Amino acid sequence: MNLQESHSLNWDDLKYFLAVARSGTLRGGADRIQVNHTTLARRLAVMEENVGSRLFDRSKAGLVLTQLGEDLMPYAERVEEEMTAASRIIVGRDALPSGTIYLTLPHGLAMTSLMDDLALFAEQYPDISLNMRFSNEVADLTRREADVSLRIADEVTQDVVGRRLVQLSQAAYCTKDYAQRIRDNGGEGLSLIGWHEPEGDTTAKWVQESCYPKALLRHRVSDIVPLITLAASGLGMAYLACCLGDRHPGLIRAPFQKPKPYRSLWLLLHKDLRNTARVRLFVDFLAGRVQSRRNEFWVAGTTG
Amino acid sequence: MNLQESHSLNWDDLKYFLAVARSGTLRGGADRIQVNHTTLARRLAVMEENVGSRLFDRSKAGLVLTQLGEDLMPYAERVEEEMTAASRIIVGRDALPSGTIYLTLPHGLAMTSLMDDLALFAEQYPDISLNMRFSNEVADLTRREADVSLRIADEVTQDVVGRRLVQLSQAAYCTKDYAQRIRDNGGEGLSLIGWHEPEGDTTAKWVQESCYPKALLRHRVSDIVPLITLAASGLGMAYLACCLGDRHPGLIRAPFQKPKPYRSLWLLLHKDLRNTARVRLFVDFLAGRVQSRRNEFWVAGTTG
DNA sequence: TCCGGGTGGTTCATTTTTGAAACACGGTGT
DNA sequence: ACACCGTGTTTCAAAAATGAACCACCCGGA
Repeated sequence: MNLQESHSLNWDDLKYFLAVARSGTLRGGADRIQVNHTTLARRLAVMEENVGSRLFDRSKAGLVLTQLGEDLMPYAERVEEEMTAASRIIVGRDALPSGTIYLTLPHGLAMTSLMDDLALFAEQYPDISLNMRFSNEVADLTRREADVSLRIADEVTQDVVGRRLVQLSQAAYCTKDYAQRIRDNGGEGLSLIGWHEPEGDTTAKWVQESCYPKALLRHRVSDIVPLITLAASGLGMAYLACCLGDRHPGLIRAPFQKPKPYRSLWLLLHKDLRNTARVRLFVDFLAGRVQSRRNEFWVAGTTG
Repeated sequence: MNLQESHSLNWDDLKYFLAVARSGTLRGGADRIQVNHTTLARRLAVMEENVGSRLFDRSKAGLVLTQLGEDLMPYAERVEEEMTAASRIIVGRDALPSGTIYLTLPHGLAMTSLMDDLALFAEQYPDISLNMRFSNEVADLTRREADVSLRIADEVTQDVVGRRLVQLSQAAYCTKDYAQRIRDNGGEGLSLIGWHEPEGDTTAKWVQESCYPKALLRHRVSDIVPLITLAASGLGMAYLACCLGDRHPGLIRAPFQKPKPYRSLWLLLHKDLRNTARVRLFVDFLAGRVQSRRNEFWVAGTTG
């Protein structure tokens, strides 16, 4: 099979050919496939040029298929049948809904109740698979690295459809034992586990603005998981989103504080996929679940 | 069958889909179908957008078909098969060569030896039909009123491929009897049959410049056929292209003259069809025949 | 005869598509 | 470590395609 032979034609021009063949006029054909009649005339002319022969005789009665036009008609019709069948595959796959949703989310969310939501979704919609990737790197939706991305951020700047599900609260968490050492003295003698601050700094702006301005920034980690586990080991206090800290069985909120506003939970998807049934279903499902439990994310008493 | 369903996709995008599926990379696919790789990437992206789902997973190993991509593959392949088969019809029809050539030519040429040429062509190429329309109106090749047009003109201005076959000579013709009256006196007492000159004018610029400046422009016709038949009836002298006058059994060249340069015989075709085998064959055939008999059109003794 | 509707065609501004050049990245070989 | 190659992506200018407005023509009905 020589690709060049079949590729000399624009396959899409068959739509125009069929439309004219069935209607007998340029305007009728244009209405049929909802393009401008000029476009139809031009596309047909280009097709006739590529074929090197006329496909229609122009007469007062309209456009009548030439012998070649008639010879090509069954091929065009069969192409149309294949495309229609293919479209059924596409629509059917979309409408059930079924298929795979590629989801990316940061590590921290793996320890939130959102996981329960994902499991429930998968249970309710067994024809939809969730392909989940946990990564703190921002997934590039425009590169189609994922269909849906959950992110914790102040705001989003990427060319995506963003939906802020809820704003989060954060608080300092420690073990029950560590909490016995805490007095209402601004954090005197306490240790904080930090997050990327320059090594050597014993405080930071956010520490000064916290309920424990005297606490020392004595440790640093680069991931949420060790931040939680080290705090649960008694190393010090860790500032965590409440939806994380409140769920950990070995941590309590440190005394003498009020929760503070933190970033928001965003659900992002590429605009190309927003009309896909399964994606839409997933988005609505998750948003509803988060909304019904919003006080788990933005807790009572949170003040600026 | 709902046309909208099959029409939501650009059928031509299947070429791009198939190319990537078979090569596994964007650049490989682009080389395969000879488009720029950026074009391929974009067309694929558009197709994925229209489908509403990814057709390829992007990995280090390249682009791998998703399940949907695999599901669509056989449909795409069958469309390709149909298009290949259709192309064989087109190429085969072109290459034989066969089909119809739509030819338009002025009335006067119906009485030239060119008719013998057309008959010979049709005899030698029985698979090619000649659809001939005689008309003095200029056929609009850009409107595809004809594939090929023969014209007698000084030059052509239409956006067509023009090929001048030969320049013509013209001379005054009359009956043998009428010739008995002719003296070498500049046409004194002779009648000329004219062609569209204003009624009432007894002479014209071309008469003054002819070999019979004293002849009177006494009659007018609006077509070549009556011009010839009236001259052959003895009404007077008629200026005709030599390829016409010399062939008429009832006419001779009037005495005391030299043939003069006349217009040229042009063969015109729309540039879109110049590579069509049968048109090319016809053009070359006719040009060759005319060339081999060129002294029938530009006769000996023709002077400016 | 005139008018309205439907036809195909022309022109022009706008939008879309394409190709080329440049870039970034990862893998391989020296 | 560096250079090279093949990959996909970005940017921009040029080319192509599209749609809208308008026109000319033909036909049928009043």
